[in-house]
Amino acid sequence: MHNLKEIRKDFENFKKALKKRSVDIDLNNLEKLDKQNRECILKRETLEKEKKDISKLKDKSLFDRSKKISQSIEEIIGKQKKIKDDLEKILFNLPNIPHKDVPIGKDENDNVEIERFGQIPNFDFKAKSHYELGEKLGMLDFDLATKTTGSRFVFVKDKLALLERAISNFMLDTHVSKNGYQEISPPLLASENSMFGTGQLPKFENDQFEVKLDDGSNRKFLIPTAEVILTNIVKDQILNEKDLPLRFVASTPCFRKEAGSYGKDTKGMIRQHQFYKVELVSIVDQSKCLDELERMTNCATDILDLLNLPYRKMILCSGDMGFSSEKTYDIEVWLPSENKFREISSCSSCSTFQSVRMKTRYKNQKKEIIYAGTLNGSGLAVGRTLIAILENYQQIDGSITIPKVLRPYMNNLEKISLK
RNA sequence: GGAGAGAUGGCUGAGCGGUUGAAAGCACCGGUCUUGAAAACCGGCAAAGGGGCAACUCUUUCCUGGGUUCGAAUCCCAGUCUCUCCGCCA
Repeated sequence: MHNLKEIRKDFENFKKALKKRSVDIDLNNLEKLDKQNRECILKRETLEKEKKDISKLKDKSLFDRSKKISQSIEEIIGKQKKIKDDLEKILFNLPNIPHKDVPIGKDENDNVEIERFGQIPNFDFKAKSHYELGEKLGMLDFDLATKTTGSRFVFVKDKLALLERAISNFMLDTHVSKNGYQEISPPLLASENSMFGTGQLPKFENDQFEVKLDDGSNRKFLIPTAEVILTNIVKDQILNEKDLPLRFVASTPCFRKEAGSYGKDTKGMIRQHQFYKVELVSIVDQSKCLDELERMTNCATDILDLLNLPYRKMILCSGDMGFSSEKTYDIEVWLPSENKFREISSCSSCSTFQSVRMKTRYKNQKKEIIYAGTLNGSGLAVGRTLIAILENYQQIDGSITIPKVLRPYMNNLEKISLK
């Protein structure tokens, strides 16, 4: 969310910057409502002052006047409430402004490749897809998931379940011991307010799974990513500068409706309603956001290097970035069956966009209270890492070699083959 | 599911109709003292929002939303959340 105080200073520039994000919102109205809102505040405060003075004097002859003032105040409050609602409706739905490094563009086609890493495997046979491989092994079962649950879910069984667990543990261990993240095992439900804090609400309610609890209690949602719950750890807090940066990692299931992606990636486990993801979150000094983004992205690619999977690093264009992001790197892993790179991690700096929503601040050395910077990134998506390993490590007979770094997590198993 | 208790500043915790934005303690910051540190002593220390070039000033905020009153942290109603005990269950 944008800080109105800052926007006000240079409204024209703000409008220009926001244009980069192909959004179509009447910003002139925002300016107008802000002005009206402040006029209301001014009027109200003048009356409140008078009322307060009367109350202090305890002079009975003035009590009537005080009563009248109360009425006027009420009127103004009513008027202001409407103005404020309209104002917030606009403000809450404005995405973050792209950083100046971000290439201008409309959609994913305008994303820019930065660099490629690793060796693309050269099979002397036709590479199979992960779902062919998994189903043949009898360890990925989509039909069973359809039976028990519905579409876009999967059963992972036997050695692949072990592999999935190994991937998750390996990533967690690496981020904790090597990269300095604190491990968290968080709740998988988030309150409406937390969902607002990271920007999933109000605009993207359709993508979220809401959970019905007892009537009357506040709304709760299954987390679409651990980012929501990890970032909101610092909600409503004034931190000490010396405590920064804070770095959290969690491996959690994520739940997404995938509304609007009908017919997209329907086969296999690329796009599921539920998937495991290891998530990294950093809370930093606002001036250090971009440095931290590089660091975080390196933490993510580090995993791919260790797994020896080929990938490329992309910078997303202004039109393809997430709502809260000022700058995003996508890491795409090579999938032989599709003969292309697919997203396996997304690392974003959200500047102060989320902390304004969450009211996360810290005191700097000048004792000023300023908004913190927040970042999040996948390190990595576990399901998609499983896919990438299946496809890149497949053998001609349909067996899968286990990457060396994962073997200690799998009783030194070297290969998964048909039972 | 049944029975209670509570929600106040970064934290602990007083206040229970009228300069209370809020005692006290801790933490924190500055100073004196000290070779340095600690201790002791002195002083400072909430946030949000509005106005002003600025010094500064005003308003709001004691869980949330209503109500009573000239005036509410304090009284009334509704809700949310937290804690304790019993029962049940992983």
